[in-house]
Amino acid sequence: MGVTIRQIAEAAGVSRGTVDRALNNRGRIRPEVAERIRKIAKEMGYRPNQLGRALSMSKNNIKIGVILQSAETPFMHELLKGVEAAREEVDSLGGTVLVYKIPHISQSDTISAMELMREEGVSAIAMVPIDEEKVKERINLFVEEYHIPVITFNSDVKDTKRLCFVGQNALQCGRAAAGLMGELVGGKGKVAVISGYSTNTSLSNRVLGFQTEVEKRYPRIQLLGPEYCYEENPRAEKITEKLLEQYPDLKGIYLTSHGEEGVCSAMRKYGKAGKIKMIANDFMGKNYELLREGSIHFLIGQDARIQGYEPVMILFRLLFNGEEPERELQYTEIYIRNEYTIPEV
Amino acid sequence: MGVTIRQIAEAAGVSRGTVDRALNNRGRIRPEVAERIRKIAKEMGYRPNQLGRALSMSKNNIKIGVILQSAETPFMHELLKGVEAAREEVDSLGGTVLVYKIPHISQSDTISAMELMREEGVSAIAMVPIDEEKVKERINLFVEEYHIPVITFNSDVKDTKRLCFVGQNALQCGRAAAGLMGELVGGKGKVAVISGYSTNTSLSNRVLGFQTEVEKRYPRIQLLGPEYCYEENPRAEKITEKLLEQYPDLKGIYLTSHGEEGVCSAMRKYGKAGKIKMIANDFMGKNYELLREGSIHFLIGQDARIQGYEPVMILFRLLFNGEEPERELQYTEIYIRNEYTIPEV
DNA sequence: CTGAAAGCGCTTACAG
DNA sequence: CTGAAAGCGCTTACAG
Repeated sequence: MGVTIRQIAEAAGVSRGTVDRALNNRGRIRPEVAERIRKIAKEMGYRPNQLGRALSMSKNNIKIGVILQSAETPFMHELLKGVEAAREEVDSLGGTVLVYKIPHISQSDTISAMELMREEGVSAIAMVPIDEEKVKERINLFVEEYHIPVITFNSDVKDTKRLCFVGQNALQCGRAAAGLMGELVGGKGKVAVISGYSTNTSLSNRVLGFQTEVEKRYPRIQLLGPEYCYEENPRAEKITEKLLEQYPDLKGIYLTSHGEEGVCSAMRKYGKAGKIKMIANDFMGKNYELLREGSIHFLIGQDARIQGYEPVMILFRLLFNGEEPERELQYTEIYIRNEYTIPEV
Repeated sequence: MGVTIRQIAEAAGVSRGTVDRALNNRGRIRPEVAERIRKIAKEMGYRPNQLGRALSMSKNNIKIGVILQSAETPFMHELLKGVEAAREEVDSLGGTVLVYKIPHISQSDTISAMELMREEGVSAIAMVPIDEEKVKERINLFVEEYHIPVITFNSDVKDTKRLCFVGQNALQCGRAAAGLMGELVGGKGKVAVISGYSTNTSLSNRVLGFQTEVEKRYPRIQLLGPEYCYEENPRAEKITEKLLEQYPDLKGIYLTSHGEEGVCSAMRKYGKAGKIKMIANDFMGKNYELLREGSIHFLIGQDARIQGYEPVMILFRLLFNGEEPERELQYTEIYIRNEYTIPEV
């Protein structure tokens, strides 16, 4: 139990309101008095009680908006749990979180979601953006004209006024895969890259990070691809079959995105499952299962929950305490898992 | 802004105190009334506001004690940051956290720390225990006689009445290392194990997990050791030199504990650094540096902060909300890191 | 068994 | 510029 505003008021011989004005620089107070009160507060080691503060400010009702893209995917589903956790916390501190889920990826839906949020009176927005000019402009409009701070998460848009980004460093993720693959195949042989979409920046960056690092560190590895499977298993299967036909001595496969079942069933068909070293991404779908049975050797992944939780809490801390985020790019942990580090539950 | 107790009181035509008694099963209320109020609350979607609750209960001042062993080590230093984070959070919710740091490992100091905590009136204790009969007895005494719940963290003591354990599954940690080593050396060749102390359960379990898994999964790997370096670099260096002399074809080294500098300088002396595959534990000391320069291939580690943070928060949730911990053994994430996944800062 | 009132620590109109 | 008072949502003696 610390020092309270009342104790300071008594010590200074003023009212509690006056102490409040002094300590929170609200003006309407004689500077000398303010100074004296601040000094006393400091001497007494005053630290404001967040509970009292939050409770009394809960009338103001801080409102935070969250906009998700591709809300139907397993990853976003997991991420949403993080958003929900943050929502409960914000809720219990007297705030509100509004979530808008866009099922697929749509520029117009994104913009109308932003407008909806504004009409609802949110004081800040955390969103998965789209890399389109109109969306970028709208973000800048919100930040500069409406003074509604915007945080991007999961994927980022460059050259906007967004406050910060929370998500994976995709380039580094590809590099980590390169380091693993290098060791797995003993630094030489043919290694194929299979990706999801050529248009997705995160995925292209994983590919790029992988390729450049392999070339740099393991010059005796021969890179094949990237081929694109559009995260569809049948396509991934066909691509893999073709690779296995064409390169019977294939040593490794790096899959940047989903399609793991297709790849593995092709490898199984050719008796190569477990023999060809395979690295895949994310802890969704059949990935853990395939890791357990030995078809996948390593999984690289991100903490989806944190990606949902942090952006909301960063905004809340900003609005509630005026705490600015520590850095502009908040890269989340890159997890490496083998079959022995699969979490329970 | 959710439904408040006042709104329920109005809807039910009773006082707020009565609603409180109904919703929190405090007795002194006619069962039918209680039932009716609970029903109304449910219909209205009532969720208690933690702020109001916490503020009004902050008179009671929940007090949690934390006892650390070997508080001078880098790991404990990091863990302490997690404790401090929890302390701030508990503090801002009206509670208090008392920390007692035991510099080395001492049975008598542990027991007197526990007694001190009790005199200070803590309502629960989170502690790094020692696996000694007297300490175990004292834990049981606290739980059963004094009704002070005890959580162990970082290391556990079996067969006590402690509420739960938060820390690493050391056996699994050794297995994860085995899986990595198997891939690194291509499933065959001589691999040495160097450990810290034969008397430390965590370390012995890492060794055991490593050995049994290697034997099972990679029968063509020939295991050497374990040798014990007492976490001292000179000893680790001598052990490694001897190994390199005796087994010029050594393929890998698994170091369960500190001594990394000694091992690496011996390897360097023999021109083997980076050639012999090395796996080490924990993200302390020179480990990241050696990972970057390529002498260490993988690091396996635990999140020290979480190990400090969680036990305190589990106790707080228990005392404040009556939330029981979800499970008895709360194993923390086993992190695998290569040079590409070293966190910034 | 139930209600009215005070209080937790802070903020915020409203007077003066 | 300053103070007195009400209020945030909950809990808790104290009466009855």
